[in-house]
Amino acid sequence: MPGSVSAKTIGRISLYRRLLATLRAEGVQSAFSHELAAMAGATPAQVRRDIMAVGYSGSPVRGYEVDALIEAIGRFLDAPEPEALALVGIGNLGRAIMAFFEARRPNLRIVAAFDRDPAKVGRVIHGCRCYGMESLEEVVECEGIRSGVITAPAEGAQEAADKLVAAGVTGLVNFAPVPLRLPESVFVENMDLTTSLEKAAYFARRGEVRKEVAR
Amino acid sequence: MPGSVSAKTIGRISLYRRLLATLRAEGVQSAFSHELAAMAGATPAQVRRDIMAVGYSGSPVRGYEVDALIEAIGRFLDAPEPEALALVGIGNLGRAIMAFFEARRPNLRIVAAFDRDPAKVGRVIHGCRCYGMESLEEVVECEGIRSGVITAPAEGAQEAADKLVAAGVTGLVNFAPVPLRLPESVFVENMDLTTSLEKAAYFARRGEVRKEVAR
DNA sequence: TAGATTGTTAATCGATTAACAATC
DNA sequence: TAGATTGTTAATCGATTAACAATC
Repeated sequence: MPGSVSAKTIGRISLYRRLLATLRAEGVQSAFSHELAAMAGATPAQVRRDIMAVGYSGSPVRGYEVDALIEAIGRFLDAPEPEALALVGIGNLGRAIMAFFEARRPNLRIVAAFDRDPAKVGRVIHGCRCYGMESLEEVVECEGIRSGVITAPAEGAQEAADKLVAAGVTGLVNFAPVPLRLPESVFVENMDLTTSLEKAAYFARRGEVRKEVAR
Repeated sequence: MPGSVSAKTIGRISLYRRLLATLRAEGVQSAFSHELAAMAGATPAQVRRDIMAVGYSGSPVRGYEVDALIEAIGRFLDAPEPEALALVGIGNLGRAIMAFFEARRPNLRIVAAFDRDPAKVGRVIHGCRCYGMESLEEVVECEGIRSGVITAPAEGAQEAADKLVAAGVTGLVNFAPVPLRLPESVFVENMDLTTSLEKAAYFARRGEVRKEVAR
């Protein structure tokens, strides 16, 4: 909302960067909007508009230079220095997410995990140190953490979010199956497993209904 | 697209049902649109429209009857009989999702998991039987599976999706960090961890910028 | 009845799509 | 130049919001 770029746009830009990285790995030096669009499941005009938003210009003949565009997206999307993230709720899902990010993005690292269970405190899981909830504010401030991931169960999610926000976090990814009530200045991306599966099942069923009707 | 109800609407309806279930557990018998709206992070008008979509009518005095609305949502959202789902990619994330759904929705069950690794075949993880990829088509058809979850790594995701679709699956939840190329008749819900964290980090950073500017 | 909420229509908003001159 | 793609503006589309008569 502040700088006029929507969350959807940011999502697509994040995707373009990864697609461009695979192109670069294949030795491709330039790409056209329709090529990126086909890979990203977007339209060429959308790609052009998104790339304009990151402040990069392509050429009518060569299209977009892969190397330079990746760099431009980095300048647009990344913080100047590597960014530290927190995770709250060291269950199965929390551990899976820590593992997923362990060796992935060098400029986006989950550095601290928190849990109510004292048995988990003090361990290092997937390169990430585990703390009790009472240390949250101190660790978040000390590490300069501004974003967090909530993998706590439904009952603990609101409390986890409140503590993170109180400590200064302004961006959250919420995997708990409950919506969070937070100030509008805090960005929340909801990743609701139950909803996503119910959606898929609903539309899968309708797909079949459609076929039957079409007969 | 077919029956005019958007995926967003389905997502909200799925959420209302869970909120209503907690209300029922607390002994609440009726709810107004503004109450549901406050809980779901939606507007009252949105709630009214969504509930109309499920074919239920409230009363101007009592609002919506919790029990009856839950039932109406079930008729709208659920298949007539319990629905079987498949999961492809038995890694950390796949196991976490199987655990999450093990005892949750009785009418939405992950009944079969698939993996390329022969070491995983034949086991039962979180109540879910594991098969090799070569058995996918047979098991999906035999179990009447119409929806699937992809937790395979990026390299294997497209192949997993293709095999599921070839076997008759028409609804997917994709956790792999690549977009899938599939026929338009197949519904895909993308749950991209990397994108979601990059979004949160981006807007968290912008939030701080805003504060600094406001000073 | 009076009052609050409902279903439903009209106005608004934002994003996507289509179109086109400018560019190499 | 001719041709394809770019940046950018206008038209379209869909969803959200506002408004309001109907209802209990």
